[in-house]
Amino acid sequence: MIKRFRGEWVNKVDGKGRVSIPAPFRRVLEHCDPDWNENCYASLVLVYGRTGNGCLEGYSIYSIQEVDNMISALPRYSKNREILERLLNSNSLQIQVDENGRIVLPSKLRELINLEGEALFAGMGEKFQIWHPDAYEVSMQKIYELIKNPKNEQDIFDLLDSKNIQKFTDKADG
Amino acid sequence: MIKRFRGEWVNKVDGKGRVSIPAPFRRVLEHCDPDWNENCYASLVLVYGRTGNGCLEGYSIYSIQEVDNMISALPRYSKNREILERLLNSNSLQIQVDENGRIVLPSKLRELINLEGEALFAGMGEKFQIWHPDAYEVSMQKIYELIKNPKNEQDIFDLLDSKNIQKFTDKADG
DNA sequence: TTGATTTCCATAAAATACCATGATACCCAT
DNA sequence: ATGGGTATCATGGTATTTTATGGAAATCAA
Repeated sequence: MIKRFRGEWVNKVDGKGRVSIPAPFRRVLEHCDPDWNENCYASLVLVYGRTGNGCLEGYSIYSIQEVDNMISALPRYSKNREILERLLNSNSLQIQVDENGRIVLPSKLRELINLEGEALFAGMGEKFQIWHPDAYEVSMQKIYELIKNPKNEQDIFDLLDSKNIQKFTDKADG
Repeated sequence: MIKRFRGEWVNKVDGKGRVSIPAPFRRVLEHCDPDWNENCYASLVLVYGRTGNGCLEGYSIYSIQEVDNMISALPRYSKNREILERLLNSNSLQIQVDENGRIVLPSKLRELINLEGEALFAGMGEKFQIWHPDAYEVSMQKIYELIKNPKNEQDIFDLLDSKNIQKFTDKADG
């Protein structure tokens, strides 16, 4: 049972915007879609409200529900809630994988991240990202550059030590 | 009941990248995979995001879930969480042992650690590592060299004295 | 009609499942 | 302690399925 998006995959984007979802990602989407069964195809939600990063984000139905629930927990008419609704609800669409395992990326979304010819899919645990391959490479190099410094690497992986979680949370907030 | 990966093993890697998981490691993987039973084969997660070390890392499902849960506990859209997701989710693959006890190492992963012909498996307790045999030899020699100095050896094994654990943790942070 | 979108079909390549074998380790009765 | 039988292991080869991807037909909108 596969529950997290893992790995990096490059697939072709054709003139109509069709692109294959990597097969391992489809397994996650199927498993995390409460309405899925062997007779139909999995659904997912594409969020384009965070393209400041340079990428689109794909969520399983289960995963986007967790995000939606966190939004719903905010005061109903608060300014901040409406901003989050714009970025994560307005700027998103729910789509279904087709019989060949593909989706169609509307040209508007492709243009947002300068996608043409090829798309890189990066598993991010509870979601995945879609990048122009070159842009992804740049963002990955930044991370490798950062952790080349042993002190930084130690700090990052310290986050996975339960003794340090409180300390980190304080730091991130401060 | 075997819970920790132990020992060193060298197995052949064929042209397709197929390599046998050492049988004792399979017992650990089976025992630590919540979905495993006699009718199926164990799964594992290969992480290649820490290949600065020169090796791949194999985790049991139970063991990787501990890591994943700590990642998921971090603030959802925080910079640090996304870095960890890149290194441990994007740069990883979930795979299943086949009926002969083998896995396929994709060529991309083999190239990352210059694997060809033979792979060395080193048990590391809660995970195991896959090395080019020569590179492993070098890394092992460095350790032997370090502890040849009795002071270093003493410092290292002092870590296993519970009275010293706090002291060490402080040092690592400072 | 025309342009755009969606469904359906076809195919090559890649990934996976299946089968076979020699070698080694293990068990058990004598 | 010995030896024969059995199961397991590592490994090679082959067959089958899945995947990614291109193109054509069908549906829809204006």
